[in-house]
Amino acid sequence: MAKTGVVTIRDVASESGYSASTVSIVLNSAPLSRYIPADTKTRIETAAKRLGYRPNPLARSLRSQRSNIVGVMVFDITDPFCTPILRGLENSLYQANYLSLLADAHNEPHRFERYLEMLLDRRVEGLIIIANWLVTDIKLLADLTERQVPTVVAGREVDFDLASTVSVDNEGGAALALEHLHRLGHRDIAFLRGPKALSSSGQRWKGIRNFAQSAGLTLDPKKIAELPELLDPNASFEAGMQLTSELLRRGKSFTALMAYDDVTALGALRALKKKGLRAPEDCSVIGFDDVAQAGLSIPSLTTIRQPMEAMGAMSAGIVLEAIKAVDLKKDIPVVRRKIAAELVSRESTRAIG
Amino acid sequence: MAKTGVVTIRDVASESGYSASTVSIVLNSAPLSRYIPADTKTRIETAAKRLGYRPNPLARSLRSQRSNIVGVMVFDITDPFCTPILRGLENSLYQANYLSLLADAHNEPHRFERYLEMLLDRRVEGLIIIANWLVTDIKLLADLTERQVPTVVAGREVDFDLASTVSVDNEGGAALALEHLHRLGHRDIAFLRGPKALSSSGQRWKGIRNFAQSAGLTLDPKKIAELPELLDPNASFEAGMQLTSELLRRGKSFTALMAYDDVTALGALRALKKKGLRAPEDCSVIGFDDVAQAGLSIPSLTTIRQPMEAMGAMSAGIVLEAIKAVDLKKDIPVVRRKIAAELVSRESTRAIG
DNA sequence: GGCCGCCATAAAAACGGTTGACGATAGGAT
DNA sequence: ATCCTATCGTCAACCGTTTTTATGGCGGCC
Repeated sequence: MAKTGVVTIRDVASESGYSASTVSIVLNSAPLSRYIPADTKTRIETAAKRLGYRPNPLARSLRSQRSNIVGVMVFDITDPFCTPILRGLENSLYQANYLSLLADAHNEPHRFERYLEMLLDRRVEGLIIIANWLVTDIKLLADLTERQVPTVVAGREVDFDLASTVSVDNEGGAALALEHLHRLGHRDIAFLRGPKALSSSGQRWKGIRNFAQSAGLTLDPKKIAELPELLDPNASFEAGMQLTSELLRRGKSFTALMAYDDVTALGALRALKKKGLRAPEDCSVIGFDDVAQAGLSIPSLTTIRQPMEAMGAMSAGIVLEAIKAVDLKKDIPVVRRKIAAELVSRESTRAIG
Repeated sequence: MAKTGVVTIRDVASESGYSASTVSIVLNSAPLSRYIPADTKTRIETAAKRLGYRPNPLARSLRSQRSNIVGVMVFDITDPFCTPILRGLENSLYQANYLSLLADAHNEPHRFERYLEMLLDRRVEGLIIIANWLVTDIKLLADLTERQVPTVVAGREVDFDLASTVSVDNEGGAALALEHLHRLGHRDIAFLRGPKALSSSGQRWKGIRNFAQSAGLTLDPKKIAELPELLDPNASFEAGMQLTSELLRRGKSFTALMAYDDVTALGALRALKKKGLRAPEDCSVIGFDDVAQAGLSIPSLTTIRQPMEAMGAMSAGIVLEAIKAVDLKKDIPVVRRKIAAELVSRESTRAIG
């Protein structure tokens, strides 16, 4: 054992009386270990245990080209949408003995790029991108899958056919929301659309239009406002508040309001309150996402739930599968999972009357 | 350039006509490079650039025993208290060219232990522990600083004199909160104390007692409830709600309520509402932390702000400093920073009357 | 008796860098 | 002349593994 106090494989070798190679073979149950008699194995194993040997992952990675690390790139970690996904991810990776290198891009393309390079340099075996908010084009990913690094984008779809995606069924979810309001008798509905730059925005809107058409509901353009492009997901609270105030000031009447997401909806609730309107008595409000604070607000927010933790777990699963494939020199499987959203009915919506 | 397509230092060496050693020395501006003439340097540098050489951090770490990685251990990433700290951390680490290995202990000691080992195995140069919620004794850390890994615990103090700590001044903050209520004229105040197992609980309580004494305020034990020990920080919403309902049911009268933290306070708000009481008209409510949702609730929550992002940045700074010290073979400096809390006055509190 | 397969282990060659110990040359001081 | 020191580089060892390729001995088969 060297002066550093760290036990190396050679220490185990000399302690057990075998060579380093044999120790390695035994401890890893390598193919060759099939020829090694049982008592040799136990001798080596007890020696290793006695010394408290822990293989150095750096050396191991260097040699075997496997880091047992995946990169996790987040676009904004302060987004409440992120953390449940991270939780789901982490859980699955932990089971599989992977660690995650976390990078927070702060919604800045340049930072994204730089982090991406750093992660690849570190030889991450896979990459998971939680793309909640604005993203420019993720073309940098090309460089990436070229290097045979399996990638999954969680949270939105992306037209880049080398990456897997896990996203919620925005269209269906939005339809669900509108259906809920419609079923409660609402016909005069205001909408706070998401910013155009977000693909989910268009999808949700499509779901709304589809349902409206099938239900014979007409959408009044005067009661439709669109969120500006914001860099900070938490800023949509302010935006939701202002747009709602605006609608109210313009004297538009509506009995329900459907917001792009929960934080926007909370902003709307606040605006209503300021105007002296009660939710849900005077106006029902529905959000989208079901972030943690949706359940804690007053009134608690009816919303469309994205199963974020499950999405995280699924993303991790896909990456781990792909890593296995790479291991076997097979092609990286690319999958696109779309998960159903679910209505969570709370206090902020009620039947008209 | 090998078949793998990855450029190694040897490729740069042959491309530039110098040896790998020289390339390494030049590219790292190692001490020896002071003898290398400028044009050699530029030749090597352009060769490196031409080939797109990127040193393999694994190999580098293995040799130089420096990973450029710090471990970040979180006790529960879904705690809204965590993410701003993470943001602060990440920002500082990014500047310093460090990446973070993220581990989420889920409040489970066993998981904490296992992750700790994994991180140390990976030769993290420093460790930052975000200890928001329950922690058993962190004695495992002993093993750690023994290994010369600088450690800072963010979010609470810990009686382990080898780790630095960054925490908020709980005592002062709590006094600030009570002073705020007192100044508004409140004398009948209910308290939802934190669970005893949390050290911050005791500190905040001490601040309350101190202020009460100096202001001649008597604390009615009948209006003091204590949160149970919960594993899930988000569960304190339920707890806050139930304890408040309980107090109300027991017919206790109070004009203000001070909660252990924001999520508890939100629970209290909900309980008041359910009982038909308005906040702040019938009862003022104050929280602690200033998590993101505090500003979004209705009424928005008056609270004591922990500067979490700054705490994260400070933690990172301390660790980076300590890493420098280790580099110079100096002792790891251990510091204890206590940051002042700040009153954030919003809608949920108002003068009595 | 030569060849082959089966065991049991070890030696050696990677993996991709860093680094301390030199070598060689030239100029300046002694 | 001799010694020292500064300059410019290279060699070879090393970091701690994994993995490929020996090295032998032994039994069986033609």
